[in-house]
Amino acid sequence: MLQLSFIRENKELTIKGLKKKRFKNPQQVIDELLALDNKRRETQTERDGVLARSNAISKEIGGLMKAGKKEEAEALKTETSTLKIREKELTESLNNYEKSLTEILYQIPNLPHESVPEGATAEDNEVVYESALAKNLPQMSEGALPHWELIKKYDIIDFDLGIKISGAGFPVYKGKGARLQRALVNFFLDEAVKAGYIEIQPPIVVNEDSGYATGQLPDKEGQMYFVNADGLYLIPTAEVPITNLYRDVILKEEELPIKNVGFTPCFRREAGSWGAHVRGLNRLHQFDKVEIVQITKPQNSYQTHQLMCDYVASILDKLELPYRILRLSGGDISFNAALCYDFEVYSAAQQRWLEVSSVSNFETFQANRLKLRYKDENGKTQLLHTLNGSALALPRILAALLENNQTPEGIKLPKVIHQYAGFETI
RNA sequence: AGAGGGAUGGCAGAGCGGUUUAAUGCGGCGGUCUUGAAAACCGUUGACUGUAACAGGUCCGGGGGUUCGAAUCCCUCUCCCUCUGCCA
Repeated sequence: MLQLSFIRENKELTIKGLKKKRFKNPQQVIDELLALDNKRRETQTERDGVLARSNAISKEIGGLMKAGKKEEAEALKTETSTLKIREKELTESLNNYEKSLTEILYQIPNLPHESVPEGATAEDNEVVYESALAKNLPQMSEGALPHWELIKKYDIIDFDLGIKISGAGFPVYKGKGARLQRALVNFFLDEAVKAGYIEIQPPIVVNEDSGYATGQLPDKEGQMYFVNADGLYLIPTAEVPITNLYRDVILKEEELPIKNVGFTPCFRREAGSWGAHVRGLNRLHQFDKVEIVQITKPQNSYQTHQLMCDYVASILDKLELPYRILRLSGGDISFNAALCYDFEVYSAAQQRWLEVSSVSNFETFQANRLKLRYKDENGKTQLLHTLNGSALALPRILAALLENNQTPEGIKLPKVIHQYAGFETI
């Protein structure tokens, strides 16, 4: 959520940013917002005055009662009744203004960083980096299979069993498939710990407050599984519980930056997002992901963003996968992010790029809802910047590993995984 | 799941209808003293809103009510603790 004070002081900048994000009617929405804000402040000033008067009278009555001057006290009481009525009216309209303001603010996306390219769709994303392997994309030999065939051939992932016990999009990993998943998770976690991230095992259900603080609620309510009896949401990503560890927290400067990594299953209803390109492991209701989260001082966040991207790139290099990095355009970037780089791995058999990671800087957008702040060197309380990225999501990595490494002799795993998996070939 | 108790500033903890502008202690910060440190002493120490700056206003788990006046009384929700039960 953007800060009202920022919008008030940077109106034109805000509108310009919203246009880049392809937000409709920015001028009109911001005008409306600021008009409401003015009314809110006028109302609050008046109400504060009424309350100040009431407080003074109450004190006076207290003194008179003590002194035994009952009649004078009674006389003052009559004045407060008028004040009380006015106060009630003002409080009610103040609440209404605040409610409307919050509703509008909830609908306004984060402003894009200046480096975000203009554009409406994924077509306008900018390729900023291609790995060495990506410059010579692997060509599959005759008879190469997509992963959804390979998993059957080697009996390592079973979608039909998943359908039987849960439903579509809940695969069952078996044998070497299960062991490879476990190996990849351990590899990702160990690498992150080596890079200085503190490992976190958070709950995988969260309450409503957490959903609001990281921005899943109120908009994306339908995207999360909901446990009705207890009012809990299954997390769509570890970002939600890990970032919420720092909700309503004022950190000390020396505690920064916060670097956390967590492995969790992720649950997504993906309502209405199924189509031709989501076969097999490309889109699931439940999948595993290792997520990195950082919290930094405002002045450091873009440098940190770059370091996080370098980190993700290093993992993909170690996995020997061809990948490229995209800088998302204003229209394609997520609601919350100021800057987002997508990592895509090339799937040779599908002849497609698969998104395996997004590394985003949210600046103060999440921190504002989280009330996540720190005391700066002048003792002032300031919002922090939050960042996160997948490092990495399992299914599409698995798909690419299977497809790109298939040979007549089986699927040859990259070297770094041998120790972790306990085998070299599937 | 049943019965009972509780939720107050970074922490501990008093206050139970009107100098609460929330006591006191610990911790933090600054100072005096000291070659330096410790100890002692003195001072200082929350968030939000608002203002050009003051002022003013809000916040004692959340929400609602009673009252001229609520941390304090009432209702309600949430969470925590103790005992009993169940259980990986």
